[in-house]
Parts: sequence; structure tokens; C-alpha cells
Amino acid sequence: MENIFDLLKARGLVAQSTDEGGVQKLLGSEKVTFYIGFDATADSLHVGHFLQLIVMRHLQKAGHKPIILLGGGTTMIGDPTGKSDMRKMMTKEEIGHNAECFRRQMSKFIAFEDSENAGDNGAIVVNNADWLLDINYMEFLRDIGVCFSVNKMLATDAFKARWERGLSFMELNYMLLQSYDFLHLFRTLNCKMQFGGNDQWSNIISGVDLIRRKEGKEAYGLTFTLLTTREGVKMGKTEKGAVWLDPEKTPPYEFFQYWRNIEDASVKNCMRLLTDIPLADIDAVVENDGPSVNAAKERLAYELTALVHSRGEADKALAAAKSLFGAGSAHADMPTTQLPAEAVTEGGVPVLDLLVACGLAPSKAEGRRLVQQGGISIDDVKITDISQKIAGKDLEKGVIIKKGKKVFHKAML
RNA sequence: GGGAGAAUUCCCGAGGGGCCAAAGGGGGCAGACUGUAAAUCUGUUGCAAAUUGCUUCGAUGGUUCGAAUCCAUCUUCUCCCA
Repeated sequence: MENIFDLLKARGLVAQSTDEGGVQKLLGSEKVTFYIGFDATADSLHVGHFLQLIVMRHLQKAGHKPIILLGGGTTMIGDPTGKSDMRKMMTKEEIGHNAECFRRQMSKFIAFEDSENAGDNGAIVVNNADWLLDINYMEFLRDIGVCFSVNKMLATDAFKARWERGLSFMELNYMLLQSYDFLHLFRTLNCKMQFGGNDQWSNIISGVDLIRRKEGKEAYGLTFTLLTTREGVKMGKTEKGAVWLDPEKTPPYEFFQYWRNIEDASVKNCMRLLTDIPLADIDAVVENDGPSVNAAKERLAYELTALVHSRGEADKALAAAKSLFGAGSAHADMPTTQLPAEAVTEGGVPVLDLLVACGLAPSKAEGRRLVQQGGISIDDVKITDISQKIAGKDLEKGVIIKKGKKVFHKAML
């Protein structure tokens, strides 16, 4: 069987590892228990978590056992890595709720131990609140604290970003806690590897160091490439915020469009990192520039939508996109707003009200601007007059509003 | 504990009694060019019943015909000395 490490490496997922030869040997020779930590700061996973899920999925398929560590305890502090501001603290209830939502979404990617289709390597979920909350401060300092050099910690990249704005003692401790998590899992569950985004590198190696010091045994760490745009900006953010995996927060059609609109330079990379499309195929698909990359983008968007939502949703999103951007604007599956009957006054619904009601403009002033700048079309007719009204009988059969070049919305009564 | 300073719109950052809904940049949105890409150029970017009105410059009170701007108290942050 192919060594999973080689696969990850070939797909460009691996950024750094503590001991490449060791990791490769380990993953090729035994069933390894590994963990990835998730901060439970929101009630849905988003595209930023995508890679972690993909890697877990790859590893589980190869027979390894994932531990999902939910940061119920550490989220109470907040990882300062790469953040320029201190995070606000969260309550236990919020964290618990978020953890539950994560678990539900993750089940699309990996099999949990208690689900029927899991083999002997079903994923388990742990919450570091279970051991961190009861820590005795004195014991912790004497036992774990001694193993850390502040000088060394401050020299790491993780803290450099915070150097100018100041760093509270609480945040400084994040690294110790994450390292302790690894040690704890190593001891109790024989977890030998930790994975994480490349920004977690310092936290991960400090855990590996801690295990070496306390247990005298070797543990491994591996980080994967961060998904960034060509400019180095983290992917997964749009003007509306993160692209979520929860269909309630980011509808499948929007999710599809996010990938469909990705910049040319990222297509190949995203295919390699995020999909199961064989490498040889990727090269073939994306070989030439020019308009043909559009086919590749479509495939990327389709595959990812199918993975996160379902084949059915992906089909619908693809069909909707094709009909909207193609010649005919048959309304397939697109965001739709049902207007209340009383919205129609004599002569119809004013365009500006319509735009606001559909969420296409946050305010009427914004709607006015859109119209004045020629950004709004309804049923393929450009709206030029801000006082125009849409007749009730048109709304009854439904109208398609186009904002800019690629936002489509259907409004009906 | 003592002293000095800071807080402005989505972000950075000017503005130090009326000419301020507040310069400039970033970001966003729209238009042109394109390929549902990138780059570039142009417009725009508090809200509304829009030649006007209303809310907004950390919070609360005050001075004044008039306060982002002056005064008092408070909150938070930064720096210096212990």
C-alpha cells in the first residue's frame, strides 16, 4: 500500500515535519493515533478548517486513528498566534455548543468511533477542558512550567507578531497548555503525532519537546500548508466574512461560487490540496491557461461542494450557475426571497425596497448607489430609475435580480 | 505605587471650537476592459420621508449660540520610573 506520507507530500500538503524520515516510517509501519486541535470559537467550521479535515480524512482512510481535540479549555484563553489583538473570552456554554456543531459537520469527512461505518480506527473526540480545568497551578508550574524557557518562547514566530502590541501572561501560557495537551494524549491514548496548520508549528514542536523531556520518548509533529491566495492572504474570507461549511450560514450555491471564482493561480493548488482528483489529471486539466481554466474551476467547485454538502447539492449548484451565467436565465437553485403580500403597494414594489428586502443592499442608500451606477438588472433589463416599481404580477411569477456581474437573486411573492 | 500619553467611521490614520458625515490610504461595492480570473483605470463608500433632516469621533456629565475639538469624572490601552 502507498505510504500516506508520500501521498500527502506529493499533494503538497506537508509544510514542515519534525523528522521527515521518522514520520514516513511511522505512518508506513503501524496504525498511528494522531490528533488535530480545533479552537471552538464559532458554531461552524469554515474553509480555514478545510485542510485539517482533508488531512484527517486522508489519514483515516490510510488506517490511522484520528483524535479530534476540541479546545474547550484552551479556547477560554485564545491562541495568540498570528493575532494582533487579544481574543475575547468565551463562556463554557458557548464552547460546548460550538463543539457539538463541529462534530456534526466533521462527520461528513471522517467516521467517528461510535458510528456504524467506523472500523477499528474510528475518530474520537476529546475536550481539553476535561483535563485543563482541574489543573493545580503549583503542580503545573513545577511539573510542566520548568520545561519551558521564556527566552525561547519569545523568539518563536508565534509571539513575534504580538511583540509590539504586548502580550498578556495568560496568552503566553497558551503554548504550555497546547504542549500539555499533547503530553496528556500521548500518555492516555498513545497519541504519537500532532498535525496542524503551519502557523501551529511552534506550538507543535514545543509539545514534541515536552514529551521528550517528560517521557524520554519520541513524538512527531507535522504541519500542512496554509491555503492562501497568491498575495499570501488566508483563503476562505469574503466580504461577508468566512466561507462556512454550514449550509445555513453559507448556502451550497454560494459555497460553489466561492470556488468557481477563485483566482487562476490558485486552481491547481486547491485541486491538489483539497480534492481527491488524481495528480496526473490535475496537470492535464489545468495545463493550458486561457479560458480553459474555467472548466477546471468548475470541476473544483463541483468536487468540493459534493464533498462538503452532497452530490445532489453540487449538481444543483452547478446547474444553477450554468443557467444563470449561460444564455437562458432559467431559475434553478438560487437564493430566493419570499416577499410578504403587503409589500406590494399600488404600482408595485419600489426597487430600493426590493433590494433591501432581498439582502442585496444593506440600506436604501446603498441600493440607490447600485442603481445609479448601473449595477442592477431585473429580468435582464437594466434599472436606471431609482423610483421604479416592480409590478405585483411580475413578482407573482418571480423575478430575477442581478447585482453586479455575478450575484443573482430571485424574488417572488 | 508614581509620572507621561492615547482612544476618530469596516481597518490604518489626519483633524485641536463653526468652512466636519469628518483629509489620505487600505478594504468593500459598482462601472469599463475581460474568461464568473488576475492586473489596470473610473466612480462610490453613515442613515433616511434627500437642495433638507437625523445619528456618529471610548463612556457619562458640563461650558458655549455652536463641541470630534474645551472642562470634569470614569473605562480601556501604551510608554517611562519603582
